[in-house]
Amino acid sequence: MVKKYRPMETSLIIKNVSKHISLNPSEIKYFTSLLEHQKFDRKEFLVKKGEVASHTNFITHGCLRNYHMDEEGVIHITQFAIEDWWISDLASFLTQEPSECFVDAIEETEVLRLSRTNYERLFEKVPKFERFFRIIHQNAFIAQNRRILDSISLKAEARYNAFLQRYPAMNQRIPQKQIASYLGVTPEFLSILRSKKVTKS
Amino acid sequence: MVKKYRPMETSLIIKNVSKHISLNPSEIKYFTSLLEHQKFDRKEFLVKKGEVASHTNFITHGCLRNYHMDEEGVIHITQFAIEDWWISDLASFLTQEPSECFVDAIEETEVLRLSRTNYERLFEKVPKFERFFRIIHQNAFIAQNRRILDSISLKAEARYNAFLQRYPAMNQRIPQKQIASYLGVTPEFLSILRSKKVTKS
DNA sequence: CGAAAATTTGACATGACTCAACTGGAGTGG
DNA sequence: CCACTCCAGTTGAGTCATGTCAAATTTTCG
Repeated sequence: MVKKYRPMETSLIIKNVSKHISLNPSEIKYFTSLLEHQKFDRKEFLVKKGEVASHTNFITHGCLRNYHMDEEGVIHITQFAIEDWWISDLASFLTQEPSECFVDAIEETEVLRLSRTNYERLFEKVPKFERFFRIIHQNAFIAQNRRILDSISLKAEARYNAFLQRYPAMNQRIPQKQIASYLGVTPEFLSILRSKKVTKS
Repeated sequence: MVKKYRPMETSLIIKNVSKHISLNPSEIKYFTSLLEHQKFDRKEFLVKKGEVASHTNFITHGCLRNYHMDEEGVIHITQFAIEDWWISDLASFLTQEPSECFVDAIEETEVLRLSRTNYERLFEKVPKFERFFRIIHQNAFIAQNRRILDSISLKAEARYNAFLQRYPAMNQRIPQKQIASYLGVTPEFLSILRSKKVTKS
């Protein structure tokens, strides 16, 4: 299932980390030594319900989603992520308790994975990474906050517009059915909203 | 506006902190020396939109809410908090950027406040508090996650039931109008849901 | 190319909102 | 303590938003 391919390409992740903290060459070397490069086919799982999320994942290429499945087997997508994003089941990764959800690949995707063990080693050796992940988690928290506000204050059409504005890149690559699931509406209804939009403009 | 009353009662907050980390007497003494005891009347503000959230607040008595106001002046409540909870505008408190929202008192409320400056001092002197606040913020993140899932997967009635089950204490003290705002439905509609419930049981 | 899945469309059903009227309790000033 | 106001809560009629189901069409992937 899990493949390791060509040499690790780390420039994107270093750029990502450098947005928030400064690293010297030896720190960069140590950090990248802790990463594992892996490739996932469409529909392959990174996290499954009932298992502990062992890694946090930085996407170098592709697209992943995080979703829950209800009693009737319906999928509810709580997060999408593309290149230059970190994704995991944060709740499980941080608490090391079994996950309530699934993370799988929407496209063929390559990630750099950092295991929970290496995550802790990293903090010990290069404490400024604590700051880095604090900021990453803070930003995730703030994004969630905004989404909750949207969900209680906006109608479906406005939520869709907000999604398009925030994540223009995703609209191109994610099937509408899945965007509908993320927004909490049926695919049929999202289709109607879209057709309204076309005739308007 | 802001009142300081009788001697500080710290047993509740010490119990709260001790759920996650162990403190010795001198650490307790230092921690409590950083806190400010304050009392707020109903409708008094702890945080206002446009101002930076200077403190994080531990509630020893009473009830607060966090809300946004949209262009039409409608209030959307994103959080309630009662005794033994921490509340602030976390986004503003952590980033020290102006707040997008308001925090005010639903009842007469007493809090122990920790300023951003003292928050940092505390980490320097007693580093295990980093762990404490990491866990507190983690829990807030996980709670938000659940709420997002509810909002995309459940109808209003089920969201209301989930709210009652999770926060039974709040149902007693928070006006229904405000619970409706929190759930993202109109007060009229919540009233209908409640009456359905009564006839059922 | 062919099967499977995504998207669209339409008819109909249900969920949820709006507005207005009414009720009752909580706070206020005399 | 009373009279008054104000606001939360309830109720009902009408409307709009969104869901369900089924069928037709298009796209995607193997």
